[in-house]
Order: sequence, then structure tokens, then C-alpha cells
Amino acid sequence: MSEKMKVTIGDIADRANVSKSTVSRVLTGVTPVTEEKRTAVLAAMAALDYKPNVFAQSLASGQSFTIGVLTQNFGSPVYDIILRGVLLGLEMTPYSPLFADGRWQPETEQKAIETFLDRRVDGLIVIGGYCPEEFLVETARHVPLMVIGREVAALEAHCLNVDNVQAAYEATRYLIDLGHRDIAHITGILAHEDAAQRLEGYQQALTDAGIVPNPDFIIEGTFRRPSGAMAVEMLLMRARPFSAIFCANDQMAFGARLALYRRGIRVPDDVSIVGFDDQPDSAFMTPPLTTMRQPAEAMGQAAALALWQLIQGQETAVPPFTAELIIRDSVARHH
Amino acid sequence: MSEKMKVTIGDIADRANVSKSTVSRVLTGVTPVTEEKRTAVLAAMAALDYKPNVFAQSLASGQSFTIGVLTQNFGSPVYDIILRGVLLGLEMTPYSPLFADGRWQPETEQKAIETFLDRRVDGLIVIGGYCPEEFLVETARHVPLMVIGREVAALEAHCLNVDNVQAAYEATRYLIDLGHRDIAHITGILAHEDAAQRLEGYQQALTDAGIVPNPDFIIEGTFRRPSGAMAVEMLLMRARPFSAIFCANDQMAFGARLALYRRGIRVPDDVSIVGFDDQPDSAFMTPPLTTMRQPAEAMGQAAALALWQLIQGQETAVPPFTAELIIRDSVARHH
DNA sequence: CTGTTAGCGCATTCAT
DNA sequence: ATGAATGCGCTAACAG
Repeated sequence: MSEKMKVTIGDIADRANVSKSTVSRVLTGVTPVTEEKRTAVLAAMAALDYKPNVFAQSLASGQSFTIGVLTQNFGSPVYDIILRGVLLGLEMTPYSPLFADGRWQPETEQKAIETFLDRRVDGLIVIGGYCPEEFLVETARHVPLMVIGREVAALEAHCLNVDNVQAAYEATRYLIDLGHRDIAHITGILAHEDAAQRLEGYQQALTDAGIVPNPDFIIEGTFRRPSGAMAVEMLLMRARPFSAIFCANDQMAFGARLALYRRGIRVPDDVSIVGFDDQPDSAFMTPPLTTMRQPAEAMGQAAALALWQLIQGQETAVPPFTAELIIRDSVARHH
Repeated sequence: MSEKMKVTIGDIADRANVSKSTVSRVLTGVTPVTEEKRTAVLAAMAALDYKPNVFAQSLASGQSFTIGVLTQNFGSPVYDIILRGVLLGLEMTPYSPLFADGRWQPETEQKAIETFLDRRVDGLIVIGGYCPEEFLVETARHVPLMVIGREVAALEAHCLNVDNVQAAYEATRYLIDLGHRDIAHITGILAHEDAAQRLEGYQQALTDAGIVPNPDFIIEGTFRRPSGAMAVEMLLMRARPFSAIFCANDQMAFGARLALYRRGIRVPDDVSIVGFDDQPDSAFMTPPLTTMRQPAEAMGQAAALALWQLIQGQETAVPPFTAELIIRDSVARHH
């Protein structure tokens, strides 16, 4: 209803019979103001439908109340969930998110981060990505930074990650406990730490169980569906029989399952499968997929809140995150 | 390298021996400046690693160079693709995106849009959503607005949408041409226009072919996978045999296929399936799914560019978008 | 606790 | 074409 013409603190100052400073004070809330005046101001603001001009605020205060969120490939399974968590967490803060998609391309990521800095974000959340560590370290010197799904040695305290080694260990261990000994592993892109760590956990579990990891059982995939199918074909060609496969993510598990199906190999009767991520589709695979669920959303949320702390100058210790084994029908005891 | 202390146009004015005004002029680029001075200014800016303060710019100019993008449920298949398109399109403009997730909840959406307005976005892109039309119409009065995947009557020229009726018509027609006459349809949430329009196209195709649409063949789903499976169960219970199913989206087609599989009904031998959306997984279904592909990314990009035009005061006519039939093995001739 | 006074960094009149 | 002056709307010392 109210005319959309700009109403400023000056207007509400007049209407409330106080100075602009006082209005500003109730706005920021840091300096004490008489209850009487405060309510008068509040009333005036409501009456005039006052909206503070964020640019003036930012210019004067030096704070932008925005935080930059750099993600990789909008629409990719796990990262989207993390992103949702970040959004959720941010909603609990006074900060609005500024987004960019790095597309796993270092240059794109760096450009995006620079744009963020140009826009004077108060903080930065980086989800995954391949941009050089030094760049992140350097960035962290300019602005509070949290990293999700990636480990930067020099920024350890600001990195949130699930314990991949442990999760993979647990998944593999589960298969071992069911009597499997010939367990294949389809890895992700090994240049990616997640993949490397899951491989490590897999190998460790075998070793601890007295099983010597067999290189023939390890196939490097791409984290994507077709590579899972391809990997199974390769495993089959290698002649050495296996009774279970641990896939570094669900996508590849889907691909693997498809390849097995085409070969007439039954799941879980002939071969058991364990995935990683617990994507929505996992429960709908035939048979439903046993998988490791990452607390992706929780991580995103935690990152947002930790960043808030950081901005306020409080260094926070982020709790460790662990994945949880979701047991479904794609796994059976081996005899 | 350079000290991160704020370098302003004053600094570069000094260094280039010109006035701040001149610096500002080369910055905005609207007012002519001697080539000589311009290069001097540019040099100074480069030397001092000058970054304009966006807030000062915005405050002084009234433009924010941000546009608000309201999406629904980060991580949902089609909308993410549209979103990617929007991002792509935006990269070709001087505007940065501000994001929010409406979660299909009218209140959340409205709050998000208000936050955008508070942040003085120069434009708005709304992808889907359930917030009241009047609210959008009202919003459009304050700021240039483009709507994707939703039709607002009073904003027709600013809405981008695929022709669902035609697409559904074409998909159904394809089945008819293959000899199918008993074609079931699993709809989406019928309150959603996409769903309603696809139903309409389905019915129209039947009618035009001289087939009377049978209510028993129409099951309302939720756009989600489980509902596809459930719908098949219901169809099976209704005793009347069908030789093909047209699903309002791929998700439900996946669910339907799963249900058929469980019942031992072969695809496409016994029943043909056509989906909608061409999600990445469609090509990996067994057998691969025939589906209608929407130009989602193109729509997003077009919306971004059209918005840019709008902001510049140029009303643009957005071209119509049509879906394309992707023929795969889930469909067979009926005898 | 509150009003007054200065800027924040830049775009934009105005004159020139 | 260019410099000087003014103000965008607000926050932050500064006095009282």
C-alpha cells in the first residue's frame, strides 16, 4: 500500500521525534536505547514500512551480511545436499548467500571467489573443488573461510569432512563379517581425496582381517554411473572370482548392478554390493542398495554455523562427522 | 602482494593526475574521456590493484548489479538444470546471482522474495513455486521479473515454459502410432499446471485418434518415484489391460518400471513406457527410457538474457520452447 | 543514554 | 572533456 518511495532513517527519525542516530541504534542493536524511544522508533518503522538500505549499511559499516558459497556442478547428488544444509544453516544467521558454481574447474573457481571478494562477502564457504590449496589458504587470510568435502592441510580447523577411511573400513568390514573374502572395490577418481581415502579404508579393513588386498580387485572409476558398469566388465574379464563389490559411490554401484544384471549375475545371491552416499535412488534399486550414508546436510549446516562463529571472531572446533551404514538387500552372507 | 588496504578512486585519481570524477567516468564508461587520461587511469588501477567498492557504487547509482534467483528444492532434477542455465546466462551479463530456495512453500518463497527486494536486486527470476500469482504480479511492479516453469496469466510475456500440452500430445501420439490403444497415464500432482497440461495433451491425442479416454487409465501421482510404482499397482488392480503407459515424468516412469518388473511384466514386450524430462538416469534404465526432453537449460539461459533486456527497458518476446521426443528401447510396436 | 558531526566510496549534477 | 561540489542512506566516533 505504502508508496514505494524510499523511506530513510531520517523519515522515521522525524516521525518518532528522535535523532537519526537513535534510529540507527535500534537498528544495529548494539548501543542501548530507552525502551520508550525504542518502541516509538519501531512503531514508526512499521508505520512507514521502512526497509533499511543494505548498501548504505554495508558502506558505512564495512559489513555486507552476505557470505559466498562456492559449489561444484549444481545438480550433482551429494553436493546438492550439502548445499541445502548450508542454506538451512545460513537461515539461522543474518547472512544471505551469494552463489557460484565452480564446475570443478580451478580457473572458474578462482574467478568466482574473486567475484565474491569484490562483493565484499563477510565469509566464504567452499564445497569441494579443485582450485589450488595455496589459493584457499591465501583467501582465508582475507576472509573467514570454511571448506566442506575437501581437506586443506593448512586449514584443517576450517575443513568439514566425513571420515572416509573409517566409513570405507566399516563398509568393507561389514562384507568381511558376512563371510566375504574376495571383495572387489570400484574406486572414484583417485586424484580425489575422497576416493583415495575410501580405497585406503577398504585396504585397511582387508589387511586387518588377514586378507591380502588383491590389485586385480581394484578398479578405478570416475564416480559416475557408466564407469561402474565398465568396472564390472573388467572384473569379469580378470577371471578371478569375487563375491562382493564395494563401490566408492552409489552412482557406480548402480552401473555395476546393471552390468551384473546383463551378465545374469544375481544380486545379492551371487554378488553382494555396497555403495556409498545413500542417494535417494539407492532405496529403489532392485534389490535396494546397502550403502554408507554421509551426514551431508548436517555438514552443510554445521559449516554455515561455524562460519558465523568465525566471523564473530570465535574460533570453533567442528565436530568430526561419520558416515552410517544403511543395510539393505543388496548384500547377503557368503558361504 | 599489494597491501589489502582499501584503494579508492581517490588514490588512483592522484596517481593518474586526474580528478576522482574522471576516474569514475572511465569506471562507468558512459561519459567520454580522453584516450590519454583513460589509459593513465587504467594503468593506475592496474598498478594499485584497484577494486571498486560495489556498495558505494550501488548506493550512489541505485543499481545493485545483482539479480535474485528463487528456485525450489535444490537438488531436484529438472529445476537444477534450469538453474544451471540461468547461471550460464547470467555469466554473460554484468549481474551476479543471489539465491534462495523456496522449497515449494509459499511463505518461504515470499520471504525469500522480500529478502531479495530488501537487497535491492535489479531483477528477479522465479523458477516454479507455489506462491500466489497476485504476489508475483505485485512484485513485478517493483522489479523486472521473469518466471520459468510456471504460467502467470497477468505476466504471460515474462513466463518461460515448455509447451506441455503439445509435448504430451506428441508422446501419446507416438504410442498410438505404434499401434497402442490402451494407453494409461500416470499424472503428476494435478494442482500443478505442468501435470494438468500433460494430462490434457494425453487426452487430446487419444481423442484425435478416435480413442475415448478411459478414466480407469488415469492415475494421479506425485511426480515422485514411489508414486509411479503405486500407480502401476493400481492399474493392475483395475483389471482392464493396458499395453502402454505415459508417465508425466521420468521419476514416476522409474517407479512404474520397477513395479512392472516385480510383477514379471516385461518392458517393452508386454508394456511400453514413455517418460518425460529425460533425466540422466533415463538412458540407464533397463531398457533405456523413451522420454520427452525439455530444453531446460536453454530456458534458464533465455530467462537470464531476457531479464537483462528487461532491466534495460527493452521488452523482449521470449520464443516458445518445445520438448523433443527421445526414442529409446522402452517402447515397442503393439500387435 | 542521546543528539551532532563526520565520513564510507562512488556517481552525478553543475559549472568550466 | 573535466574538475568541484553535492548527496546516496547509514554507522560510528564525538561530545554532552
